[in-house]
Amino acid sequence: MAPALSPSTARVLGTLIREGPTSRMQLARMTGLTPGGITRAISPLVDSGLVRETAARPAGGRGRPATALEVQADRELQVGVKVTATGLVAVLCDLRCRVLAEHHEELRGQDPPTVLEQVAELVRRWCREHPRVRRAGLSLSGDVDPSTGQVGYSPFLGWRDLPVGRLLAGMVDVPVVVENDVRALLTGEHMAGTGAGAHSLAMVTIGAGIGCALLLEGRVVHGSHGVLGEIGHVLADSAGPRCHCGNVGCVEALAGEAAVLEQMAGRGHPGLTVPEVVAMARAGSADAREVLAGAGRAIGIGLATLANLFGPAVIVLTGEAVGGPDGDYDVMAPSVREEFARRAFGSAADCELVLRPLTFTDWARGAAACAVAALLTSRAWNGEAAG
Amino acid sequence: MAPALSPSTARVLGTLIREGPTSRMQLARMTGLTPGGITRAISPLVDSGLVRETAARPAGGRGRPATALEVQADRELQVGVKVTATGLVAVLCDLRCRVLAEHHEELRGQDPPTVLEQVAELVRRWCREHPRVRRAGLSLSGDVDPSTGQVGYSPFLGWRDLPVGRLLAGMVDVPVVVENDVRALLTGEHMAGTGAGAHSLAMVTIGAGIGCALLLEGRVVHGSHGVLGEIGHVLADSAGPRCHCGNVGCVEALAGEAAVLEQMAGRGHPGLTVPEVVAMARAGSADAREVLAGAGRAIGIGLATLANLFGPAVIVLTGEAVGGPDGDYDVMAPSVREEFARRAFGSAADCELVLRPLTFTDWARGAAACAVAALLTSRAWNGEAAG
DNA sequence: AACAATTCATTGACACGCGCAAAGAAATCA
DNA sequence: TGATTTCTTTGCGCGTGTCAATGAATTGTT
Repeated sequence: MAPALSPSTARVLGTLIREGPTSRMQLARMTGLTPGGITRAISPLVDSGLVRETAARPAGGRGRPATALEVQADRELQVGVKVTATGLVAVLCDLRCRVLAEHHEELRGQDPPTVLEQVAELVRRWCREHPRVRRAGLSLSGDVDPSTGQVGYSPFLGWRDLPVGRLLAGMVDVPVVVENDVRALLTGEHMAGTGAGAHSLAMVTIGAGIGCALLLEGRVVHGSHGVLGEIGHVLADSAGPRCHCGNVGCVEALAGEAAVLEQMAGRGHPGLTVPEVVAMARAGSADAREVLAGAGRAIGIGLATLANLFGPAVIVLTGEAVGGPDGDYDVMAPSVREEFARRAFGSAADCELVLRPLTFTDWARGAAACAVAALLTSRAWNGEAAG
Repeated sequence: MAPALSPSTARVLGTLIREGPTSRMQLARMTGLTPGGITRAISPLVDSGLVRETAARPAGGRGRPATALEVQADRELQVGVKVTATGLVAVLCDLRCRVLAEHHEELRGQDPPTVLEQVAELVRRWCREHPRVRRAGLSLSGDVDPSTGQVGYSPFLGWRDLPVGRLLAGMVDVPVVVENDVRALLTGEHMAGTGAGAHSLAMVTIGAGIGCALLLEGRVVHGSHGVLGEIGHVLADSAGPRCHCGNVGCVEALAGEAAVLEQMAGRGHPGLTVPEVVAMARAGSADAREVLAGAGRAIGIGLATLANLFGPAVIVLTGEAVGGPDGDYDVMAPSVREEFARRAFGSAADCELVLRPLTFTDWARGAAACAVAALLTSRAWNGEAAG
């Protein structure tokens, strides 16, 4: 494949991707390299046309004005695919992780060959239609080792100990990375989103389960036992209901999808879905509001715990019921924020809390972002040498 | 100072310090370097006498037997000093962080000049008596930035925004590092202790406050806002007592020193100290046992939360009341372990829990370990260039 | 208008760190 | 004694990045 970027080149390119147009001197300051090093580092990128100079900005001060460098993001494209229990979401992204095209489809089956063939067809088709596709990323929930592409266990699909990366790499013509879905979402956020380039960042997703991924000191962290960020089983209420994990009062038992629907059923509203509950709350239903507020408080405790233990600069919370930034769907948000502020200790409360609705596109974009990240960290592509 | 170790040399030396006598081939496997690289990396160390070959072991298999390399740990010594609210604890350590000498003294005052002069005198004296002292480490509780030696805020001493590293470096003849006390303890543990070389490791200290430090993917992590590991304010009991932080049911409000003594007072045993409570429990006092068991359960919840969120390989728990490894002081230990096992989710329960009594020596040794760690990471020594 | 001052950018020389691969060394086994 | 195996060293070379000197483009000054 591409002749593996040198450390400096990767650092500079990563900075350009995250920060947008930047002058050489700024890059030198940001990356800690010398100006000469910058020129050297970008020279292969400029030669290949991946990076170009934009018009020199007039500059206010004295001296020679700086000329900005900009990634020609559309020169190399990525396909990102997120696999859920029932379907695929795929996006075509440029290097700066902007979405150029989007595609949803149902799974034809859940067994690995069927799913992987379906993914491969999609990747191959986009590779044909867009010759600039260079990499692909695949994300799915469960225990994934991105360095080997091995899937340990994926509960939704029922897969176990499967070399997904190697298999898929053999079916398409571009290198492939496989990642856990929440970590992929986090990677996307860190590459191009609210938390772009943040020193530390946490991502929490509320859905059927509660997911969490962490980035510390610029790196996405992986737990020793494959378990990490099990925020769903943090204690939120000692007198709370029993959780499927056997304990009492877990965040998930109070705020998970099942918990919310169960509480609604207990109040005489059986057979709903989460979006319906949210709609009811917006329409003024006291039951729906109370249930979602209770869930929000539990989540707030979980987030505060996360903030107290990690001190991230930003926590991004996503989920169907979470609500948008400006009140459009703000059903849970106030109670989340209130409880978070109450239980965050000291300067952990300075942690920025970003709430946003969950879109399938973002999940898939995260997978594409992992492909870009793998390019920048010269991590192993599946099946290939460690480049 | 010493001409800064190359990355490989530092890696190899670090491995030798942590693992003890090791052959070149083993080192190559452990560090990922080639055998040739190992020979090159250690050659300056062998030349300087810091590393020596030990007698070749007979070796069971065929082929040329491996000759082990060993750090001559007593060739370079470190002074480690821990400052508490009322006193200093200092140790003299060798490169493998073995304690050669120990010293306690009272503080003559709490103002920075007095304390730093007292620390400097101690360091200077040991430098005179032992010409091989090469580095010094200082640890104190509070918000410390080890990269600059700046102390943001130290509640026990009442210091605020003080360039402790630079000041102390100007008073002694060896380079100095300053660290937060719990992170220093963790560093010591990772350098030479139960968690030596662990991929991920957490340290929790129970005392007047509850402290916590984390090591992930081989690196001690620092929070964005200086706050990290505030495990003391994790929710342990929704119906619990009010904590000084304003919340209800924090671990610290149930298991902190003040909380334990208060509960004992409430049961008609006022004016005790923690060691006295432990002694009472060992002597069979039901009150003491129940109070300590309750504290243990709260701590167990805190540790389980930590394990769920981080998935560390090992958690080390220390404190006066915690108890030793084999029941000598096992008062809290059973309830800690029981509650931990209950609330640790999935494979987070595989996390090894090490309980051990707290010794002042270990604190100071941690400070010395930070000095060794700084040597290995070629981090900036205070006041000096980033070497 | 010419020149200084300032800031940005490039270039060549240099060093060093490390992988690669071949050779050398020290043991066991036949 | 020689073949085999395993550990260790050495010579070679490339890639990478710093350093310092030079060049380029602008603003400010006399």
